[in-house]
Amino acid sequence: MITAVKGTQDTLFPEIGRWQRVEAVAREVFHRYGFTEIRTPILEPTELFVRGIGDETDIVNKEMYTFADRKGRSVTMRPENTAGVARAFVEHRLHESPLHSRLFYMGPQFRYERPQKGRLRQFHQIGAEVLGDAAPGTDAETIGMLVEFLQKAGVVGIEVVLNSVGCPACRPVFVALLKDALAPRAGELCGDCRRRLETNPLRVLDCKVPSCQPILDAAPAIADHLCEACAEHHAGVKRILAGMAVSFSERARLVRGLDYYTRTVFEVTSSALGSQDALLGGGRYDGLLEEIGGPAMAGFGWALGMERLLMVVPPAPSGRLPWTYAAWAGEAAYERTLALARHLRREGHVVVMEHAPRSFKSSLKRADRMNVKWVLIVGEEEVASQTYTLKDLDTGEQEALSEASLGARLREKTP
RNA sequence: GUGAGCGUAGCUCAGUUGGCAGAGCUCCGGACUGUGGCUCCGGUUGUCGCGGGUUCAACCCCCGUCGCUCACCCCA
Repeated sequence: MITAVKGTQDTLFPEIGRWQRVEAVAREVFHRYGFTEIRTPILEPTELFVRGIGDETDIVNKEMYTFADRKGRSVTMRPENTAGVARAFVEHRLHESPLHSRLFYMGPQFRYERPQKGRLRQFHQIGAEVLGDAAPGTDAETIGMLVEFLQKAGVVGIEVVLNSVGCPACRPVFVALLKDALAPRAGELCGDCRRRLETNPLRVLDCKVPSCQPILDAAPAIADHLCEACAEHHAGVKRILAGMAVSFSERARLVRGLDYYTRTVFEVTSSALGSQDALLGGGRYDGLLEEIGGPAMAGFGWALGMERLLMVVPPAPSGRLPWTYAAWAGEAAYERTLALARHLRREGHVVVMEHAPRSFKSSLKRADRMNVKWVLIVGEEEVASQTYTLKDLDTGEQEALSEASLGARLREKTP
């Protein structure tokens, strides 16, 4: 048997309905904030991610779906979408178009990892990016939009955590300070931390090993060591968020895994998710556009994991589909049923019929299993009398209706 | 990449000390020849993940391998 590629999934009705509802809510909310949709290619030059995300990050080091095309060029299935959006922004000179400075996207992303709960090789993200506005209000408004979206999607029990990772001016100063502060107790840290202390000291703060916690809690907080401009920005973001009544908490040890972040970083987590509890992450990336050959323009954005979001969105309501199954028996009835179905569909109703002959018993059984609400029964008697039997599968009640009155009756009965 | 737990019918699973592969649900048919669900009766369904080994005999023990799941790492 041929099976789906490891870490990929098929999404079927009715589960697909939950995706479509979430996507519709996202489009509606983002639209009201003046965001327009962008669809970038799944395949991008590998170089884009190496330069954008950073060649020292885990994503680029070991998680990319990278291969050579037929001409030997290295291409990569996008592991995230911010770099692709930034590339498109630069390529199409969108910095000259104020209309295109607020963009959102939704689509599949790929990372070559061992799948587990809440983590797939093909996963899906919804994200938003604001390009070219460096002011703290951008961070706050975009987070506010996100929270509005999550609330409308029905998500409960989430927490927004916020931090600042500084900029190229103040971060190296803090990193040196952090290394000095941790050095005396380095022997007490776990092996990973001792290694990261050399390769990427900021990531030490993110360690989850219990024995490391007291040491890291005592370490200096980057928010206390920002340069004047970064400190002012950070204070501005918090002030405006508070003014918008968006609740958040600060987490001094929040850092993120992509190199392009500057200043604001944030996450939304949910305790309902299990081990992979990050529902969403984002932040400011003021150096990214320039890094990939564009203008020196600011950027801010976030991306949420669709599969993880769906784990905390209430399930779809159960109950019968407001559809009609047209059951028929006999040649004359078949012709009549085709016409009735056409008529009802033109009036906006969902009508499904099957074309191979079967008994009414079998038809009723299939309609029941299909979970539809109504069955339209068309047999010899109905053809002769020109009145058709409409059966409600919830109540079992039947009524005789003319072709002209069927559509209106269905509309009345639709919940 | 590392570790652990699982792979038996379409689904959920049982399978004794190594001795004829099972149950429930589903599906198909009938009771009810034009009516689903509930009930009753009957029936279909297997590469026991795959390959090798041990044995008179392997779903069961051993080795390898693939897949799924969870966790680590990291992240959405």
